[in-house]
Amino acid sequence: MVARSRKQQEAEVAMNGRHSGRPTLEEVAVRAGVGRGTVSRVINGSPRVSDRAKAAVEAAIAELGYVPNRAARALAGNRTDAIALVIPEPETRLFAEPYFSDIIRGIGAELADTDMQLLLTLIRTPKERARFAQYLAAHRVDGVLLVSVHEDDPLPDLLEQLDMPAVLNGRRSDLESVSYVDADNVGGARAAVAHLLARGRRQIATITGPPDMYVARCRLDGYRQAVQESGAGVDEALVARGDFTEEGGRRAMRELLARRPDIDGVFAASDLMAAGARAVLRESGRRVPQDVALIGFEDSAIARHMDPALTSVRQPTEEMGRTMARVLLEEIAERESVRRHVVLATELVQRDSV
Amino acid sequence: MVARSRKQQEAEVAMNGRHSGRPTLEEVAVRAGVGRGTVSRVINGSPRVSDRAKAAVEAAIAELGYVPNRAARALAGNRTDAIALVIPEPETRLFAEPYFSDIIRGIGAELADTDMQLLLTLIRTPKERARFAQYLAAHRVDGVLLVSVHEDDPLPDLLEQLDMPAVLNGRRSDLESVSYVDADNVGGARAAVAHLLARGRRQIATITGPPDMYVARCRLDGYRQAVQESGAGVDEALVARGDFTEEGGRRAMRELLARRPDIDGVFAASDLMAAGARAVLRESGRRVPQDVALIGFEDSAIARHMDPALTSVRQPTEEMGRTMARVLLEEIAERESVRRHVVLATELVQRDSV
DNA sequence: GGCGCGTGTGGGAGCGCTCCCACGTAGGCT
DNA sequence: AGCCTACGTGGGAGCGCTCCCACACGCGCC
Repeated sequence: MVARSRKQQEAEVAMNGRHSGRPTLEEVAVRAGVGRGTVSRVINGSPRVSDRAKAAVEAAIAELGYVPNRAARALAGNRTDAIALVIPEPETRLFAEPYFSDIIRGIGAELADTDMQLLLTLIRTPKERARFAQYLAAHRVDGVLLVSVHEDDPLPDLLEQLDMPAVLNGRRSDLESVSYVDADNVGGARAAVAHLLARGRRQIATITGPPDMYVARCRLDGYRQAVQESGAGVDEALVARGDFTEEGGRRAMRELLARRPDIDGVFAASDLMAAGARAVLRESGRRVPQDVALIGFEDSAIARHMDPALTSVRQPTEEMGRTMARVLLEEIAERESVRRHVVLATELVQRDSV
Repeated sequence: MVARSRKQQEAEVAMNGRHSGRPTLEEVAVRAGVGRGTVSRVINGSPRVSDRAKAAVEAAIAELGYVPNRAARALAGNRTDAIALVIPEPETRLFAEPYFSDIIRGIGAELADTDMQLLLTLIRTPKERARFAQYLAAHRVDGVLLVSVHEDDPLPDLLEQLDMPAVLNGRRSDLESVSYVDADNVGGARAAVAHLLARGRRQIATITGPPDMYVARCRLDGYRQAVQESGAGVDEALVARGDFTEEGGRRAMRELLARRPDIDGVFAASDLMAAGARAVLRESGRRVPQDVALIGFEDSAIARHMDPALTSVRQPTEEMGRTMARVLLEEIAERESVRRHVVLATELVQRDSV
C-alpha cells in the first residue's frame, strides 16, 4: 500500500510538468483518461477496446507525440523487434554487386511499414561468429536473414538448434531444412542454353562454379537439361570448371578452346567468369558474338559494361529480398515453426553477346 | 518490507533451478557470492572493485555463460548501444558500388570489438524520413552515420537540433557544421589532371558532376588548380557539365568534342561518366589512350572492367568507414559535442586509359 | 583510544513497457 | 427477477538492468 501511494504521488508530480524528455505510456493514459492497459491495447491493435477509448487514446498519442520506448517493450515483452542480416565476410565484396544491393532494398521495402529494425552483421572471423552465436543465444534478435551461405556454414544448423526463425538466401542442398528463398538457377541456366540453341549454336560449352556449391551444380544441371532436351548428348569435354572468379573464367575458357576449338557458344555460370572468358576469346582472335556467343549469369554491373554488353540471366533480386523478409516475419509471428521454401523465376536479359 | 521478503523468496526459487532461459545478473551475483551492484561494476569495468570480487564474478560469468540483456541495459541506462547507418533511397543503387561496400566494411571493422549494433536504415520517401525523425526523437539510437548527403538534405540539421551525435560521409559545403569524414576530392582531381599533364597532354577537358553538389565542385576545383599550376589558363570551353551518370557523361563528351575537337585528355569526375565519355570517343573514332587519355574518379568496378581499363582516383573508402565509426563513437562517449572534420587522402590508380 | 576519511560493497528504487488477474457493467438466458 | 456470460477496463507485478545511497570496514591522524 505504501508503495502504491508513492507511485501515485510521483505520477502527479510528473503531470505537473516537472518531467523531462519524451512522454510515456502512463502519461498518455492520464491524458486520455484511461488506464495503462487500455493504452497498451490500443497501441498493439487489440480488438478488445471500445471505439470511444480508442479514439481518446489516439488523440492523446497525437497530442503528446508519443513514441513507445523500444527497450521497455523489448524487456517486458521478451522480444526485440529486430532482425539480423548476416553477411559472411568473404562475401562482403559481393556486397558491391547490384545483387546484394537489390536484396537489401527488397528487405528494406518489406520492413518499411513494420517497426522491425534491420541489424547489419558482418562476420569475418570465427571469433566473430562465436560472438554472434552468443548474440543469438541471448535473444538479441527475433530472427535472422542469411545471405550467401556455404554448404559447410555451421550457422544455419545453429539457428535451427536454437529454434531461431531464419531464412536463407539460396540453399545448401536439395534437402535444405531451414527456410529459404532462392532463384530458379536450373531454369535460368536451361533458358540461357536453350536461347543459344535457338540461335543456331551447336557446340555450346559451359563454365561452371565450384562443384561444392549447390548453386553451381544447379546451373550445370540446367545446362545439361537444355542440351539433352535438344536431343544431343552432353559432351563432358564441353564442361569446364571455374570458381566464379574472372581468373577462373579465363582458365576454364583456355581449357575449353584447347579441347574443342570449334566451340560456338558459351554459358558461364557467372558474369565475372563470362568476363574472363571474353578476354580469352578475344586473345584467341574469336569475335563475340559472331564466332562465339556468350551468356553469363547474375546480370551484374559488369554485364552491362562489357564490350559487347553481355546477355545474362537475371534473378529477381529485389523480389527475393522482399520475400525473405516476408517469410521471416511470418515465421516470427507464428509459434510452431513451419519451414518455407520459395523459388523465384529468373529472366534472360538479352544484350549483344549472342 | 513485505515487498523485500517476497523478492528474496523468488530469488531463492530461481536459484533452486526452476528458472527457464538465460542467466541474469542476479544469478551471477548469487553464484559469485556478491551483490548485484558488484557484478554490474565488473561488467562495466568500474575500477572500484577488489581483485578478489572481480575474479569471482568473472568466473561466475564464464560458468553460467552470462550475456547481459541488452533491452534491460538500454532501459535502465537510457541508451541503446546502437547506431544507425542512414542511406537515402535514391542512392541505394550506389550501394552497389564498392565504395559503399567498403565503407560498410570499414564501419563494421571499427564496431567489431565494441558492442554497438549497426542499424541499417533506408530512407526512400518523405514519409519514411518523418518516421526516422521520430526514431531519433525517441532516442532509439545513440548516434547516426549518414552517407551521400545532399546539400538540401534536412537530416543533418535535424540531427544537430536534437543534439544527436552524427557523422557525415562527405560534407555539404565548406562550412559544414556537423562532423564529417571526407576524401580529398580537390587533391585527387588535381593529381589526376597533373598526371595527364605529365604525360604530355595539353588539351585537357573535364566532365563535372552536378554543380549543386559540393563534391562535384571540389573535383572541378582540383582540375582548375592543376591546370593553373601548369601555367596555362583554364579554358571554359574545356569544362562540360555532367550529372554523375553514364548518359550525362556521353552528352558532356559530345559537347566537348563539338567545341574542341583537339582534346587529348579528359578528366571525368566519376567512373560512370568516364564510361559514357569512352563510348562517345569510340563512336567518334578516337582511340583511348592513344588519341585521348581518360581518367575517372572513384575506382569502381566499372573502372576495372572498362576496355581499356580505366585509370581512376581511388578514395580510401574502407578507411573512411572506419574513421566515421571511430569519430561517432568518440562523439557519443563525450558529453559536450565537439565537431570533428576529417579529410583523407586519395590515390591515383594507374591502368591503361592514360 | 577516538575521530575522521576513503574504499569496497549490498541492495532499494526505478527505467517504461506487457502480461494478466480481477473487477465492474450490460446483455441474454431460464 | 435472478443468474450467468461476455466484454471492456484498471492496475499490480515484474522483465533485467543501472544508478546511487548507505553502510561497513580499515587505516591514518591527533
